[in-house]
Amino acid sequence: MADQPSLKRSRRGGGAITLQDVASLARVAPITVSRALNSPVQVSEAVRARVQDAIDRTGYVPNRVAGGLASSRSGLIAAVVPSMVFSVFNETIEALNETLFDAGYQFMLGLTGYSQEREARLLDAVIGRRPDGIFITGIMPPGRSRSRLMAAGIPIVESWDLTPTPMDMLIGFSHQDIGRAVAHYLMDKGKRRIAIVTAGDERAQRRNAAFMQTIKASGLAEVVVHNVGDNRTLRAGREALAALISTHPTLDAVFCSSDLLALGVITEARARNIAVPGQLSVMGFGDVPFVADMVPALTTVQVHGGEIGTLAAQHLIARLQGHTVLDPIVNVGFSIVERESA
Amino acid sequence: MADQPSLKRSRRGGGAITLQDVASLARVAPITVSRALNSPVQVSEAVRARVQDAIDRTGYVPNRVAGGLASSRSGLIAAVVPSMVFSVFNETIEALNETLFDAGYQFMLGLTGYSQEREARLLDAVIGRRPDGIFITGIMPPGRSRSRLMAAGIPIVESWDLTPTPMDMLIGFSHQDIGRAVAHYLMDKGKRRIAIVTAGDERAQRRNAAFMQTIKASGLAEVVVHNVGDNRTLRAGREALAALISTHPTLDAVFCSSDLLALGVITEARARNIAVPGQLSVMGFGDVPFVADMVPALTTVQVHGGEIGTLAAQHLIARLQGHTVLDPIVNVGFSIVERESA
DNA sequence: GGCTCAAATGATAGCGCTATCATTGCTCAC
DNA sequence: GTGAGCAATGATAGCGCTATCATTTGAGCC
Repeated sequence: MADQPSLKRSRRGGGAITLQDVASLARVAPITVSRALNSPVQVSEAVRARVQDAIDRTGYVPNRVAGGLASSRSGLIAAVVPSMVFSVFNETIEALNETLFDAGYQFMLGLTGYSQEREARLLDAVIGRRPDGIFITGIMPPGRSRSRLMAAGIPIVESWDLTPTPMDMLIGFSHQDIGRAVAHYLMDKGKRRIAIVTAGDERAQRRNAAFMQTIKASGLAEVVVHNVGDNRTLRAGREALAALISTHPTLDAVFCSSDLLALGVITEARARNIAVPGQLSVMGFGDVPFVADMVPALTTVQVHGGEIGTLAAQHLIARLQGHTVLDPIVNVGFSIVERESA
Repeated sequence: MADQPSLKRSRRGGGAITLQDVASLARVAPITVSRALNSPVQVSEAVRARVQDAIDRTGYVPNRVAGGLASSRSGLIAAVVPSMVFSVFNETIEALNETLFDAGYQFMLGLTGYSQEREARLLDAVIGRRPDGIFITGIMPPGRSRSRLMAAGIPIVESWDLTPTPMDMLIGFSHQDIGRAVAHYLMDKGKRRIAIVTAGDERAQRRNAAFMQTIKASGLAEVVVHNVGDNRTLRAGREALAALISTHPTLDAVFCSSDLLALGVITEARARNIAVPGQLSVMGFGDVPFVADMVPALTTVQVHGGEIGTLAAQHLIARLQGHTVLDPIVNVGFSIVERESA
């Protein structure tokens, strides 16, 4: 059906249909096809129809790589995330993707696996693609990566944290505030012998530090910390409680750095017939979708991941459309969702 | 520090450092810089050092968009996935990403949100980027999308399913076999009044059909089906059991289309003091990491998601390196992991 | 010394698109 | 009726890189 003009093809290229093919079939100049596609208002009804017809007959799909090179707009947005498996970031990524896709952008995913070295390599790979925007989970610490990123002159959104000096834009919340708020919440409930079960990442450490400081300032016993490192699993949560109980049998509350760890703690508590929240209060972090419906329902810190994604996308799009972003730093806050476990 | 040669820049381009800049600083031809970067063995030690020095001084990052256009190798692999939030696909994606990244490929993510219309638009966007390979969760049904994909001539891996007629390569397992195997497993345990709690997707329906047929063939009572549609949440699982129990109080087993639904069923059972597995056996699907450590530990169908990702990446890479892939269709199988819930 | 041959480097010409600057017709006011 | 002004289309020249072919250099050999 597609009776393509049999132009001779050069040695290179895959022999795919190009804009040039469509143009000759529609008997217009290539640039007119380009316009019919990218700014249809500039093209007359009649020509537009002829071009569309040629496109349909050839099955032409514009080559965005070539377009990107010519216009220096790649239409790609890069997202740099530590992990995807049971990650609290997934909602953010989905929201980000949704908003960006509807605006015509495509999504490039980079997984760092919580590793510094990998992150550095990843960033160079990302910059090399000349994305129109970059989304980063967390804040880029000073260093070579940060410098290169800023030198690249690409709009960037950092997220999930707060700092007065972001590279560019920032949508996040304060981990310190969370630590303090949870501490007060637990103390107000009358808890006195409190432990932390935490992963090793830096943001969690900042929540913990604020938490411990607040507890200490109130004259309570020192907070016991159990660090599971990179082992962010339910099993690690169970083992953590087992270890804590053996050394501190009178514990009455545990603050976990993730909902999954909290679930582990609750599971172990149940296995040992420790009543939650009767004997032991457990708090999580993240409010991933399903913890609301477990028994006992998890009391946790909700962090508005979807909102971060949507806002990040909107900021990026605004910037790409040449608007000035008036509020480059947004604090989306958090809330403590009181359910049953604490 | 970076004393760049002040070449005059044309009106276009971002004024970023180009390979040309590096070349003049290193006093070699541009093509030599390209070689120093892409096939260092072809360049003498001395020149390579001079080029490297120029790169360091300028902070040059190669423009992969331009490179991609010139070489018709974009270095991008697209992955098309329905969802990320608590998705059983995440392990596959991570494994895929890991293997590909190490081979120098970057990862482009497309989320379809289980929607046909979105998927079609997404695929055009994907093809337009001329990725070197495409990974698809599931099998592409015949239709416009499938035709365009095949016409694009890009290596493709379909996955998570089996068919004798994939577009190109396929790494998956048989949903029918799973349905049958689970039916036998449950019947062998002496279960007689069995229900299904399922999401609406087509693959789940195929597991269910085989499951029901097997049960029926054994002369047992008809299987009761509760369909939660797109509502793949723990809450939906709870509500499903509640609904099922009210109409079929003597149920003794439930097969769920996902681990999360199974968790919901177990949760509701506990809330109603129904013993699992004493009174009610519950089976999931997916074996997402944490269900092994819950109480009761979930008996479920394990599907080797990581293996699918790794194999898919290897097949793609082999193909891209010009090797012939000898086994374009791989059945990675599945296993029923017997734990406590059934 | 003259020759072969491989290794190292360079010149040239695109990849498929779009930015930019023409050009071509028109309409319309006066 | 003529020049201003605008809408529609086209010609040209790259975007920054690499494929391809060409040239230079020098080692090795008889």
